[in-house]
Amino acid sequence: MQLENKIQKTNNEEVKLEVESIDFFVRMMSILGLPRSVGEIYGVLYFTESPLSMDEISSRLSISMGSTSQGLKTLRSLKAIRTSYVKGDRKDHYIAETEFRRLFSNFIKEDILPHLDSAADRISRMEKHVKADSDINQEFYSTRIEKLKRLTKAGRKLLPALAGLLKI
Amino acid sequence: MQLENKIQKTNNEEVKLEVESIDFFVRMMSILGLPRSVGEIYGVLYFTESPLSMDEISSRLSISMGSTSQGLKTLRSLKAIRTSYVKGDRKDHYIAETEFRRLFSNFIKEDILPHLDSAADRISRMEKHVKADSDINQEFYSTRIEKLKRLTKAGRKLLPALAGLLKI
DNA sequence: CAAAGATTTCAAAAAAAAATGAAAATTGCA
DNA sequence: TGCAATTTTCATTTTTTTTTGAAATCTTTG
Repeated sequence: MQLENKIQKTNNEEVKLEVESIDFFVRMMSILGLPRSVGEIYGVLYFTESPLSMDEISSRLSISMGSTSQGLKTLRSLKAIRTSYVKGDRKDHYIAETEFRRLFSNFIKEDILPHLDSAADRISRMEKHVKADSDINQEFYSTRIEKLKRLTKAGRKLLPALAGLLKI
Repeated sequence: MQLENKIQKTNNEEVKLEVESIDFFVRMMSILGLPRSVGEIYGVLYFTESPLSMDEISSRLSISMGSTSQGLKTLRSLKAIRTSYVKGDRKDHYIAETEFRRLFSNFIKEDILPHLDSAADRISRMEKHVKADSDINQEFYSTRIEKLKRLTKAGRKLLPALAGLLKI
């Protein structure tokens, strides 16, 4: 471990900033349904200039290596962080990716759109059941199914467009 | 309890449709972070023509009255259902509100925008900490804070607009 | 290529979220 | 108003999710 890395954040204001940052991203990630540890890790990285290794993150947050590893994996899959080579150190180092536009686009692609695909299957099964049932008010059921179709179609169009509108 | 209400869904296709509907809305609500029971209740109501009472919902889903009451409360607050008077029956009866546009708009207003408000406070505290700390790279920290501001501003604009775009 | 270091995996523990059910509160009818 | 029906509340239980920590795996370099 290199000397710089041993230097703790002792500066009071810097510590307070980090706390606010962690708080901010923990809440934000939890809106997106991501676990606390993921928000904590991103919160630390967001206001850190030099790349941090896994055990630095783990010890700053006092969370286990297991959690840290899982959290970094999630963040990597969302492309919310990237690894950065630090010469003379064998550990991987991470820095935050701060283009939120891309970040949301990845989240939508990875965590939302797959649901819309299975929704489409489910709707077509619904249609079969409605058509197969002569005892029911076809009009009513068909209208409701039509609404679901429009909803998923709109989702499929709007969600990816949403990330594009984020001029950040 | 009136006679009609005792008539169970015995029709096979109608039962299958209900199962698919519940499945659909359970998943959809869970994307929005709402509990399973809320999705189940809306799923039953979505494909039901005549208003259902709380105990009809509870027994169709085999969930407790407590859960049903909580779930209906949530759905009411999102304006995803409304009560409907049924003459000669003292119980409240519910039907699904199917204008998804309004539904999402309420969800955003109720469950998302409040977070953006507290985010704004947190960001202004961050700014204070950065300004109070002469030892740090002001440039770097200010840029990051600026990004957060733009993010919350964009969220505040885009999210309500999103519901408006839903022509459903 | 061995072994020390770094990371990942995963069963078990802990924590958080949701459901239950019974008691309390509310409602509306006689 | 009083009472029975309905609904809500909330402490407890159950279920689900997340974290831990130790073992297994993978990596680097001496």
